[in-house]
Amino acid sequence: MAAATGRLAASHMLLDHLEPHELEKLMAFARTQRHRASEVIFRKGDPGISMMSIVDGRVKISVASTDGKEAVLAVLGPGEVLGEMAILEDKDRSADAIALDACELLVLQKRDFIPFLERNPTICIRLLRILCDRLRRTSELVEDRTFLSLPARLAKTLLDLADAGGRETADGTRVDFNMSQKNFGGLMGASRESVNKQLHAWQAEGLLTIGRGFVVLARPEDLARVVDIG
Amino acid sequence: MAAATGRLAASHMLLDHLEPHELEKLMAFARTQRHRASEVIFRKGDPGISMMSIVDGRVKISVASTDGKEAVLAVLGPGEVLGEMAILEDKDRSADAIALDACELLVLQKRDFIPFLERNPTICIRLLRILCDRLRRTSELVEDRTFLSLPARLAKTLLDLADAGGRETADGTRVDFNMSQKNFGGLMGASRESVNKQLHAWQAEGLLTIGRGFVVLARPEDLARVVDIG
DNA sequence: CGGCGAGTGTGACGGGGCTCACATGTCACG
DNA sequence: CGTGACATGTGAGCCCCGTCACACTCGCCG
Repeated sequence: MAAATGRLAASHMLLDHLEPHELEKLMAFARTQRHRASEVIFRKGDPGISMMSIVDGRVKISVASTDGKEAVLAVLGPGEVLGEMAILEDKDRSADAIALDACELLVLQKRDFIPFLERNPTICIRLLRILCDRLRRTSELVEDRTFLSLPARLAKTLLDLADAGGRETADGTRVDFNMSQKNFGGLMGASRESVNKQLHAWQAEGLLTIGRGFVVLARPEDLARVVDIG
Repeated sequence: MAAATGRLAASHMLLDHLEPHELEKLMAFARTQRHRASEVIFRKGDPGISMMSIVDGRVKISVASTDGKEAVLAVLGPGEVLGEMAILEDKDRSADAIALDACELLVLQKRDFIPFLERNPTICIRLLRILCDRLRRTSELVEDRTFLSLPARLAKTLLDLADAGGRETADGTRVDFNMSQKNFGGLMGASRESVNKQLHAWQAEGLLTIGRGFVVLARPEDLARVVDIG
């Protein structure tokens, strides 16, 4: 839900522009792992013996309630890390991680990575920045859930996605979310029905056009105004 | 809203059991700063040139909306840090920090602390753990706001406070929150009126007794059951 | 002591958004 | 091409909880 510009600008927050010898040492024990869209990377409660850095694709971090609802805690992209909490705090995984797209991950085993961290302050500080960024965005989630109405949250989510991966077309900015409206609603803590109705209301006003797994924003400025109102 | 046991157990997460020479180097440029209850430590938008570690007291991290509401992002205690985001990411303060009690803080200037971090992986890793802990609790806030009803959130907040600082009395566990019901409601994203009514409903059932700035929990187990129901 | 401001107690009311119900559309696969 | 599974579209109903309104209590200060 946070503006994505910052994320893209600093695209490989952990690895970009590393000294060659640092990168080499890290790569000596790093393993690459691929996942297909909607594959489970790990589940809440699994033992946490590794962390991953995203090379390509997006990963959804979420938790499920007993009665089948889900709360999405973050959607992470290239350069971000996941699974770091379990290995830094010696705990089990505290949430589910699911690939949203086809993903390529760099996997770092705890027994290798922690000693490596102790000798590489540069990486350590990068990790700190990445966590700060995550914390900032998670805090913004709390803020949005507290202050913003459903339409405002929906508008904000759409604008964020447009920012992160929107493509300009003749009719406006095309935003692909590549998931069902149900899961999409989960991103902003809303029911499928409410999301659907609000999208159609906006479509009736000519603000956007609805497609399967995507929308086309005709007048993003007007959507931005919805966010401000609350 | 997270269980406080972990926090207390690791009470000075940044400083405990440091090698004497590391502690000494840190203290060489650290400054102590005191605040009275409800004093402003910093405000959203201020330039961020320092971070603090809490020695004593509690600090509330929150943001205000344009129309006078507030969202509480965290309540931090001894051993935890604040203001780290601004100095690690070179940005302005992203939220308000207000002393809940009389506080003693260890202030670390950015220009001293960042170079220090680069030469002290131990501290760096501790900071990582502290941030992980914060992230975990902020994520739990999102989860709770998504899944739990107001009564469940209220019960959970009370139980967390009891865990962190409850004192056993003849009538049960006394929980002091030392703030108005309005601010207390802010902790769980609820209105003063709703909090007040729910507390009185529980008082009628004999679950607890209401006082000014505190409650006495007669049967914490039953309150725990409320959380589970949702 | 009186009065004022902040905090608290409590009812009435309304609305945003969830749940339920069902129709319709879409696609994969035999 | 039929059929079943799943996604989408849409209305009805309802309930939680926020807002508003007002009375009451407490403590402080002139």
